[in-house]
Amino acid sequence: MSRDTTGQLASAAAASPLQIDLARRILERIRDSGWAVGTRVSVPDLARTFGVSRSPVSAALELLVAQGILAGFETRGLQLARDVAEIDPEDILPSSPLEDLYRRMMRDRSLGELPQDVSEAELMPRYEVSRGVIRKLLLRFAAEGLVQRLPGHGWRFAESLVGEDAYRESYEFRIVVECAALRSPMFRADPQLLAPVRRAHERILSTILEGKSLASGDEWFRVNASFHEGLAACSGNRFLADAVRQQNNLRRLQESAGFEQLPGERLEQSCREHLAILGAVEAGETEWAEALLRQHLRQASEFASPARAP
Amino acid sequence: MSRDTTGQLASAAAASPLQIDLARRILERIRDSGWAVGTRVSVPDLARTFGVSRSPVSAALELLVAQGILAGFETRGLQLARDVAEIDPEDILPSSPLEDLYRRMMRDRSLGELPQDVSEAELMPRYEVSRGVIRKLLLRFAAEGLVQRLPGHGWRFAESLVGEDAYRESYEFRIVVECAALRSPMFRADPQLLAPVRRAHERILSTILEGKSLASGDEWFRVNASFHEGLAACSGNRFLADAVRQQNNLRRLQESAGFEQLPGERLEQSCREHLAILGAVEAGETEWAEALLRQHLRQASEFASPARAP
DNA sequence: TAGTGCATTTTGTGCAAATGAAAAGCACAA
DNA sequence: TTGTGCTTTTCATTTGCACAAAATGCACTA
Repeated sequence: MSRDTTGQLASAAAASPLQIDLARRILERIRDSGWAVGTRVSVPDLARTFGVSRSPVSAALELLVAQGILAGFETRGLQLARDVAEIDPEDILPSSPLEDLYRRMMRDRSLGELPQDVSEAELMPRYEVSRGVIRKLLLRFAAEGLVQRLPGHGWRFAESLVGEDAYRESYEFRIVVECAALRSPMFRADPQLLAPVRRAHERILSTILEGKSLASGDEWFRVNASFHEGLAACSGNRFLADAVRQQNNLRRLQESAGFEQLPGERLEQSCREHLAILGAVEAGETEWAEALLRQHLRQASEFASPARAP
Repeated sequence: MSRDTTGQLASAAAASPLQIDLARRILERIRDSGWAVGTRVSVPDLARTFGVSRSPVSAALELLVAQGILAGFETRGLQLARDVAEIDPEDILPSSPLEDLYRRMMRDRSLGELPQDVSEAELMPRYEVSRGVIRKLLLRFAAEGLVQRLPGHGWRFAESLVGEDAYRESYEFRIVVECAALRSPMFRADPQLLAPVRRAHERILSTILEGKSLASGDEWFRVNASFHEGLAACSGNRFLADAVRQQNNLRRLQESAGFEQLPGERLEQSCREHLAILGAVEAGETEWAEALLRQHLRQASEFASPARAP
C-alpha cells in the first residue's frame, strides 16, 4: 500500500479541514475517556457532541479506520481497534497546508525575506497559491493585529511581529481576566469541568517524569489552554470565559510558529503549578488559588518574552 | 442638472469607497486648517499626506468640484471655491450601501427577525445582495465578536445581552477590564485622544441644559462608547482596549432595536460622571478616577437591568 | 522644481459556473 | 428506539474571467 510523504494513506480521498479536526478531537476524546478496545463508536453521538452533522463525522472515522485505530464490526458499525494512549494525533493526521503557509510566511517576514509592505499579487507567485488563499491568510494576520490593510493597494506588516509589547500586554490582560474569574462572586469549581483537565495534566507530568519528551509541543499548548479556559469557565461569567478563550486562539498559531521549544524543566514546573492551582480551587481556597495563578502567569511572562509560554 | 435621492450629482461616475473616504478627509483637513478661498489644492501633496497614489485623490477632488467646493483655476489646477466651515461632510457625500446593510442586519437580529443561527444562502435572497456582500458583512460582525462561524455550515450570532444574567456578567466584566485599564502600568492620559471625547460630552451636556432633547439616541450611545473606549485606549494595552470595544459592540447590537430611552436626568448624571472621571484622569489621579469609574459602572448596572445604560 | 493631465501598467474586486463538502432524509437492521 | 448506510438536497468554497480602481510613468507647463 503506497504512502505519501506525510505517512498518510495515499489512496484516501483528500480530507477536508473539518474532517481532520474532528478526527483529532475524536481521538483525544477516546483517549481522555479511556475507552476500552472493542467499544462501539457511535456516529450520531459524536455528531451531537461536536455540533455537526453525521457526514463529516463519518469521514473523520474513515480516516481513523485507515490508520488502523478503528475497525468495522463483523456485522456493521465501528469499534475501537487498539489502545490509543500512546498515539499522538499530530503524527498520523494530515497537516493543513494553510497552517503550514501561515508559519512559513511568518518566518519569512521575521527573517526579513518579506518586505514590510506586500501586495497580494506579489505573494501569489511567491508561495504558489491562489489569491483566495493569500487573502484568507492576510485576513487572519490582520485579525491578530500582525498586519494591516493600506488604503488603496497592499498590506503592511506590523513593526514588531511577535514583539515584546504584544507579549507583555497579553500577559497583563490574562492576569487581569483570569484573576477576576477566580474572584467572581459566581465562581463555582465544577468537578465535571476540571477533572478531565487534572487528568490531562497528570498524564503529561508522568510522561515527563518517565524521561520521555512530549509527543508534540502542540499537545502541551492544548492542555495549557484547557486549564486556563476551564478555570475561566468556572467563573460563571461568559465574558471572562470568552476573553480567555479568545486569547488562547490568538496565541495558538503564533506559538506554533515560534522557534524556541519550552525546556522540559519549565514545562514540568508549569504543570505542577497548574495542579497546585487546581488543588486550591477544588478545596475552595480561591484566594490562595488566585495568588498562585498570578504568580504563575507572571513567571511565565518573565520566562518567555518572545518565546512559547505556559 | 439632475440629482439623485441622496442629493448627489447623478451624472458623476460611481465613486469608490476610498474616493469617498478621501473626499471626506480632505474636506475635514481643509476645514480644520482654515484654508482661505482661492487657496491652491495640490494633488501630490494630498496623496503624500494620506499615503495613497494620485489617482484616488484626483477622483476625490472631482467629487468636491461637483459639489462646488473646489473649482478649476482659469489656467489649470484646482482651488478652494468657498468657505467650508459650515459644511457637514455627511450631508454631501454618498453613503455606503454596505454600511446601511450593516445596520439593517443588526437591527433585524436584535428584533428577533433573524434567528440566532443563519446561513449565507439564507441571507442572500433576504437582503437581495450577492454572496460576496453577505460574506464581507459577516466577517465584519465576526471581527467585532458579534457573530461566529459554526463548524460545518452557518454562522451564529453572539448571545445577546437579554436576561438578567447576561447584564450582570457584562457589567462585572466591564468593571474588571476598565478598572484594570486605569491601573495599567503603561497608562498615559493622551490629550489628543481624550480632548475630543471631553468636547463631545460638553456639547451633549449643554444641549440637555438648554432643555432640548438629544438629536438622536444613537448620539449618546456613540459618545458613551467613545468615552469608555478612549479610556481603555489610554491603557496602552490593545487587549484591554479590544475587550471594551467588543462589549460596546454587543451593547450596540442590543440597542439597535432602540426603543428604550434613557431618561434625561440619568443621562445628565452619566455625562457629569464621565466628565469627572476625565478630569481625574487628566490630573493624573488615576486611583480616584478608578474609584469613580467603578462607582459609575455599578450605578449604571443597578439603574438599568434590561434597558439602555451608560 | 513641483504640479498637471493623460496614458500605461499593476493590482484588486465582483460575478458566475463548477466543484466539493455538509446537512437532511429515508429504508432497514440490530 | 437507536444506529447504519446510502441518497438527495442544500450550502459553501474555488476558480477563471471581465472589469474597476489604484499606482506609476512621461511629456509638458507654470
